[in-house]
Amino acid sequence: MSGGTPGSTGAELALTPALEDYLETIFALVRETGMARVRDIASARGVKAGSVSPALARLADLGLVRYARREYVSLTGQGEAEARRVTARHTVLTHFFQEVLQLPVAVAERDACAIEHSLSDETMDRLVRLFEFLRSCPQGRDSFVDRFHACPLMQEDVPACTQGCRLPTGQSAGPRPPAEVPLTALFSLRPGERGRVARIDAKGPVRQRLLDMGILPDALIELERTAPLGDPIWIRLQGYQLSLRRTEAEAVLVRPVPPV
Amino acid sequence: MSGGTPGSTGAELALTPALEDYLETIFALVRETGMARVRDIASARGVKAGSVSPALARLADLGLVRYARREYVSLTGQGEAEARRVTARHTVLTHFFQEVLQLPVAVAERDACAIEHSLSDETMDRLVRLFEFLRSCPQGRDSFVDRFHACPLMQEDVPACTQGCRLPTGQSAGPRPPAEVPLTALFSLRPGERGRVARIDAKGPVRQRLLDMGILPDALIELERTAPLGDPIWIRLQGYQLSLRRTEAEAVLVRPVPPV
DNA sequence: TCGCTTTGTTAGAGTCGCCTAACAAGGAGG
DNA sequence: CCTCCTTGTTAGGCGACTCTAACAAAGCGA
Repeated sequence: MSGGTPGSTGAELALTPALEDYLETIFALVRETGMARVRDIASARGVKAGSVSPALARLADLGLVRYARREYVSLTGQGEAEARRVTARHTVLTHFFQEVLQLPVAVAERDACAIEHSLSDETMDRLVRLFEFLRSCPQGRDSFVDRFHACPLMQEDVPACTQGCRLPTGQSAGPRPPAEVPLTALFSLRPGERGRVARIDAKGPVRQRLLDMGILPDALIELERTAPLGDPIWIRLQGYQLSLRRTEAEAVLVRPVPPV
Repeated sequence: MSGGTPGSTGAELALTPALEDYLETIFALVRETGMARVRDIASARGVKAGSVSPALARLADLGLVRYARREYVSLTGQGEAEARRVTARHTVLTHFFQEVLQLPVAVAERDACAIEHSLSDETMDRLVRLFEFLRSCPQGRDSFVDRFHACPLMQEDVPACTQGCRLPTGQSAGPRPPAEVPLTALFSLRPGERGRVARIDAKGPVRQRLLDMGILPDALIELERTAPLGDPIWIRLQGYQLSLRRTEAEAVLVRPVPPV
């Protein structure tokens, strides 16, 4: 195996997501229990046994598994390499979701499974670089991940990170003055004025609704007009008009942008 | 529209990825060119016109588009909301790929399209928080993104970030001594010794191959044995045995782990 | 008015992945 | 030996998505 075509990343092999999942499952089963039977593969993947057989036949055709009918399944050298590749992607994504984004294991696993087959090599590579950075740079780990996690933005309930994150770590009053355009509520713009979204001070459904509407950091919003009592306000976003309730609009903090 | 069931994130609507793509495409077409015709939708999505008609019929059934045969297509209120939701996800992902991971536009777009339909709301929310952090915290932006990008790890050719990233920014000799286990080459472990992967000092195909094999940051590796001349070396990773060529093994830097 | 071009629709077929249900192959026990 | 149970295979279907190719509806020019 160590003598095969050097530099091949196995990219010429076009596996469907489902087949990659089967490989990954077999790899994990063999590692954990020593063997992979049709039954175990089916229950691990949450499908019926009847779906597994034809998939194994296809993998055998591709030379990735050894598949003697009615016997345990095992990976060929090429199959193991492919399985390792997929597993590596899964691992990277799971770690990113859990350690950087602080998502619960279940969500991290689910999302990793959902996207591990479709990301490009470049993207995976950059994600790995991010880890190398976070894990190997003493300043890195302590300055970014920890700071991000300590930032009020990550504590669901606390909406007060306007001037930068104060940290237990020293150097809080560094040589760098904030010197930024102050944040104002979207709500307090005048009709015709514009601003870029800087933060969304809401949680749960309201936050989700705002995000779903496309109110994302750095989005350019123009306030069109407000109703007499200021309750529904109309904004323009990406060329489209949108109406917001006051409670929603209050949660949106923007940096005013000078008119054209 | 602003009076409808409050707090609904539209989650009960089960759209297939393809249908979401159609919505997104229509939304963009209407925004950019003022109208959406079957032909334009087809070419924007890279499919034939014959595939578009039935999809539009299904979207019309769901009440998401107005679809008078042989006329321009337009989104209903609900359809526009849904389109905005999908577009928002696309935007967040594209920005993350471009601005944090520094991927070229084409790759960022491709990957965003590929995964925008499958990530959970929680994950998207955390990604947005990451942006809020990076954009709103003066220390944040300057300390993390810039430092990450300036880090030699991000410059393909420079493999020399062993002791932390030196930066043009001040505070390089901070109050925090590295005080870490020094990095050693995987190669210089003795048989039976173990280490955790800290960095991979390779680029291009070699790097990709190592990543594909599951040699990722933080992975636990045990060196099993080396060939007489030290050229192929055998390691154990995740319970599996693996053989590496010397040139590959030299690129892997680990932090030795005390034996059990 | 006739025909041509552009545009959109419909029908038929193919792929992929899953399901259910019927069937086959062994092992264990009476 | 026969039966029951577990396990795996095969066949037939279904839903989602796509394609091609034939067909229909307009607009446009001569």
